[in-house]
Amino acid sequence: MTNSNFKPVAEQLAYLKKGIAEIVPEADLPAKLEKSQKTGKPLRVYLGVDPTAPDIHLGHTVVLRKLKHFQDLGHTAIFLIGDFSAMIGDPTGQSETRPPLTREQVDANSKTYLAQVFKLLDPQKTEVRYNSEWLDKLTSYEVVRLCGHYRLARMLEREDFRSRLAGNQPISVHELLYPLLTAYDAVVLQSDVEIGATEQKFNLLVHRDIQREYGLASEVALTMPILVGLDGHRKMSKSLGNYIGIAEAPGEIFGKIMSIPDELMWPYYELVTDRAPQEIAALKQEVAGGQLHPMDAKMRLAKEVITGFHGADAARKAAENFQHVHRDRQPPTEVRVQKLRCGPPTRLWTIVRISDLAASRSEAERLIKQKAVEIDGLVIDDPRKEIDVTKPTSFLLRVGKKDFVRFVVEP
RNA sequence: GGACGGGUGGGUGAGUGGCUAAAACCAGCAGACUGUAAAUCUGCCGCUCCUUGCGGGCUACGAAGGUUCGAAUCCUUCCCCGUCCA
Repeated sequence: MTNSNFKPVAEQLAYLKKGIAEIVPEADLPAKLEKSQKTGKPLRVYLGVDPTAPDIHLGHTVVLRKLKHFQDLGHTAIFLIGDFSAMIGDPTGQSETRPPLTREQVDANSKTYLAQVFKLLDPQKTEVRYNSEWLDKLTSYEVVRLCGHYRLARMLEREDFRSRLAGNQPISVHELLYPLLTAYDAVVLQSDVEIGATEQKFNLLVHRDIQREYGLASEVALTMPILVGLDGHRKMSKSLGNYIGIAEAPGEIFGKIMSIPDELMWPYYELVTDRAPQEIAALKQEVAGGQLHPMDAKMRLAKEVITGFHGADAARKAAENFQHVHRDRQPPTEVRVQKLRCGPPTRLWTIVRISDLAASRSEAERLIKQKAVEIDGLVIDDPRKEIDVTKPTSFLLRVGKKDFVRFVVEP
């Protein structure tokens, strides 16, 4: 990478600043860019992710996108898998100690992460690291020394610890080690910039301090806003169930995006699409002025998100299907098909249960009574209604607004 | 190690012998209304069986035993959490 490959610093900054929450310290980023510009050396930029769940969701892509922006500009993107730190568990935002993950869980999750991450990042240009590479090898002596570089009072300043302490909630000692051990990552990687969500700010600041203690230049901490989940209030997370997994089917993603509150569109446009800030402002203007229906604006958003992960074709299909089902109130063109053996007539609740659209028979019965179940377009509210499966036939089951299964009865 | 307080359904949190599958709130699900948006309103919200009835059975208030016709509620032991003292 030579000098000439880098764009002017001002241009780089403008590109990097989209959607950002905070840069600490503000002046260091231009300074580091300046330096890299002069020396021709790309910045080392990293994002650390703990593989705590098997899927990456849209919330994760916010920081991932920022890493990609650096990669786009020719800097070195490091994707750090916290396979060691995941076993400790990040105390950030936790109101209680979490049970640690096992090695097996972490390994399995790490594997699925990479495939998903490379839907965004360029695999050729990404440096993938695992922090077990060095953390596994630290001796007790080195860990003790590391701990010696930080003060308890500062550690306890952080919100999550403070509130747990105040609320008489347990805090395990190993949780205090999390920011220190991940700081060691920053030391090993010799990073110039680290990206994290705003809730990671405390950790990132510790990383800076520890790098300095180890005689390195402190990295720039660059934080991104938290993506709000589908409910419109709380952060997107798997455990809250308000997330969009990037490996989900296009139709699912489309439906989920359409269900977010309108106001949420704008942060989504900003944080999970490639649209330039001016374009987003223009869209917003159009919606406010009534030239563009909010629903149409949201459909565009859905299409753009899906295009990024599944391609334009899939996005178009998902949009068509959505309109078909929801605007025209028609069953989708592609419905899951479930085979059924011929037998004596079966009660409706059984059918609903085996369709797996209800978690238990009780739930199936409830749904039926609440008029949420149709067969071939007819609402049936008697759970005991006999369904004739004595001869080969086929019928379409609908549960709730959006779930369909076509049953095919075979001899 | 000692003294004291606490562990209830996905969450918060009432309940201190039967009326309690367990208040209330939140979350969740369904219906209505819509733009499958949000907000709002209504209903549901352990599992299961059928003869669908304010029906039967099973499981559930940290764990295991015990007292009692009957326990989330009383007793014993154990486990876990916190506070104060050392």
